[in-house]
Amino acid sequence: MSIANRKQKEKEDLSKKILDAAMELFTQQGFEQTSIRNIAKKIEYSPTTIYLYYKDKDAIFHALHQQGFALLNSQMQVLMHVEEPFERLKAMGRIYIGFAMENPALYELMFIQSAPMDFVEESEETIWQEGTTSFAALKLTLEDCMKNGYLPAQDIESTAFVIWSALHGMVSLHIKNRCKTIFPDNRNTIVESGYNNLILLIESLIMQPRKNHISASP
Amino acid sequence: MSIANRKQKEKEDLSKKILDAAMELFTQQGFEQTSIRNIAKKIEYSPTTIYLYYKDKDAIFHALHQQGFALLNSQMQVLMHVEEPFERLKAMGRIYIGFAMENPALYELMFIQSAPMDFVEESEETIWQEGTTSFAALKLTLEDCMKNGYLPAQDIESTAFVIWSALHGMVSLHIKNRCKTIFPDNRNTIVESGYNNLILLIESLIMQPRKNHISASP
DNA sequence: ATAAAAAACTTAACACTGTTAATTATATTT
DNA sequence: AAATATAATTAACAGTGTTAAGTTTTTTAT
Repeated sequence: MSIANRKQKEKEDLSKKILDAAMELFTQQGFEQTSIRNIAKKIEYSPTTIYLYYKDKDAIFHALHQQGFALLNSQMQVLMHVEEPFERLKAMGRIYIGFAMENPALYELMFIQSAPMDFVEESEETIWQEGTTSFAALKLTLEDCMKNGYLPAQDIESTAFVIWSALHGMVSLHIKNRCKTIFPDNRNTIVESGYNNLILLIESLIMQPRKNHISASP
Repeated sequence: MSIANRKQKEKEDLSKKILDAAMELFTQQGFEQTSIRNIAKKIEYSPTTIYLYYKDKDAIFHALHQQGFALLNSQMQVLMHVEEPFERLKAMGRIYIGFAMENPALYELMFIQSAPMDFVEESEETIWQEGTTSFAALKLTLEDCMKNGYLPAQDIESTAFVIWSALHGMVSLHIKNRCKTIFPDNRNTIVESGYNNLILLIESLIMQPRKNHISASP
């Protein structure tokens, strides 16, 4: 079985090599420059070889998008040590924004570009695993916040969606160059100011958490 | 001068014809199909003729993006008859969301795609007029809301940015297919639910507007 | 009316893109 | 060593934005 194993390993190696080259091109030179031909040139193979390892370009961008989620999830690991639900929620938002600002190309792939979703649609499991899992994590923390009276107990699904949207909206408007001329002075700090403002708004929803909170009567 | 006038009119006519063809292709067949060659085919001119009327593809998309703002602004005109500031703010949001849901391709061009901003960057007036003007209108209404105690008086700039971002986040996540699998049951209503939830959150910031509102002492 | 000048438009070409079919080279099995 | 399977390549198709050079049409001046 060792030859078959080696064969498989070689396949996986080249598969990874393609992805690494694509990632380097994508993060350093952008979406436009990440062509099949440029990836092939980088790994010194012919362009068509790539099609023996990935169905099409969308499949490559989907794989990159998965790597993006892996990175984001790894950064979210520090939340395990944050006991207070609302502190955890706030930290979650900071990590999300920080990730987006430091990895704009990757963020775009994960939450803006069509390619990864096109791949999902054409695959058998037509479900967006990465997004669904991440959103579930947000809902859990939000549920904790509501249970402990940090937030008015409303529909978790739509509340989580609003919070996610507010963060996505801020970073995506920034990444897609919609802030530059609207906030000429503080274009570099507007997302942070926005986030601080959002936190203030949420905090002022309930002034004294736990203390004055009326628990649901049995 | 009548010949010169006719000449100019002809130029404007073809200029508009190009734009109309581009708009039709774009809204009906999408971004990919809106190529210079396809536009040319539609108006029965050679592809290179288009370059006599528009600098490049970005210029065409910028012009389409301008038409998008013209349409959005026209829809916003009904706000003139809404006296109550907070009612006006809420209606503003509904119009914004409605526009995005009914004109997804156009919305994408206005707030997501790079092409129009690339054109702005390379033009002399490197300012995004359309966006800046619209944002100013939001700030004005928000300022009215704060003055009348419907909202805690905080920094207008960043508060307006958060509200805009929340709306943009919701509709852009929807348009870019990030809601489909996360909200399988209510994927068609999640944006509306989200907006209602957002309004509720803002309304619960101050329970009794005007009545219990403490005005700043002199 | 006719020749010169200007404007409008087209053809041909360059350097790319994703993707497929057919072909060659390499490695494994018999 | 021959047959088979795997891997990688070349050539080609149909498309993209864009530019330089050439042609047709229209306007101006004689």
